[in-house]
Amino acid sequence: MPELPEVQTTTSGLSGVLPKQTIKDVWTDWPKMFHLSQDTVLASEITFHNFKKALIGAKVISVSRRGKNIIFILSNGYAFIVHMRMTGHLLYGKYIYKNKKWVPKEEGPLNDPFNRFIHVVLTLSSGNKMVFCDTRKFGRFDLEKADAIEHSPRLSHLGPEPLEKTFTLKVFRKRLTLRPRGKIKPVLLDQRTVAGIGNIYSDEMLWLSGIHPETKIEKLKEGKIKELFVAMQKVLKGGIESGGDSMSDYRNILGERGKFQEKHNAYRKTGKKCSKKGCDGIIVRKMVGGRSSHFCSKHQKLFK
DNA sequence: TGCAGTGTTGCTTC
DNA sequence: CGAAGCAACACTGC
Repeated sequence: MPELPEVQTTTSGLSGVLPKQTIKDVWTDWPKMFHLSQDTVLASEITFHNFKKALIGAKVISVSRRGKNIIFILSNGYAFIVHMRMTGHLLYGKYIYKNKKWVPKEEGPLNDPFNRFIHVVLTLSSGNKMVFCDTRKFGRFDLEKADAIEHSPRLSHLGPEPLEKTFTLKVFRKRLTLRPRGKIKPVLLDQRTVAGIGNIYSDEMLWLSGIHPETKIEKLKEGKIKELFVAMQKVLKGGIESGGDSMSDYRNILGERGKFQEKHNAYRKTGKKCSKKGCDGIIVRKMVGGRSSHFCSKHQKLFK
């Protein structure tokens, strides 16, 4: 899923229901997903056992987002971080374990074919479950000490939050100059530049600001940096307002789809006419930095 | 049957 | 040192 708008949608949902609840149990069928900070030696079953021990009996204090990570602060001094990677999503509701499978107790959007990929279940004091569903099993749970959370290797390298008030054009310009000879698309995907941007939203913000994904940072005109800065915030806010992007696996915590996929101008629009007003270009697809990029070959010109 | 894929990391090469 | 390419992770769907 999971770029900033999807992770924000999930975080907002969970922060409305989890705080003040106690974690009663933790279940998994894939212990490799769990990691303890500093731990590189323990077998996955032992790691999971210790992870579970730290969570059971603790109360959730808060749920927040940093980049594409969701941070759960607990009452006992621990915290854990969830990263959904490519296909993960977190759900919340009533589930029962039947015939070695987790199934929603009631009718509704939680009844989804993706349920066969449920790999983690937290039981909460309300009787509801927080469920982690992840087709490709790339997602991860990291246990940390709450007071050292910002030093976690999951978070410490992250660039600024693009929707915070302190993220100014000046800050953005400075971040970009960390890699002056890099191409703009891979630099945007680098979480050290700005936290939370992924393949869908980077294509959309480059389309909106009229920048070719292979433009070198040092070749970006000052005006274009500003256009990209404005487009970045507009596109990310648009994603949040749409409830995220469900072109693929993403669902909100109630199992509902977001709508941003209906608003794409570039991402997976290969062969379509460019929808920019007055532009008659065609959207093309090209691998840039190992990821597929979608852009208009007419209004997103490459300046060398 | 083959390959791309919303992400990240680590290794290698230039 | 930095940029770029690639493999690995694991699995589905086209």
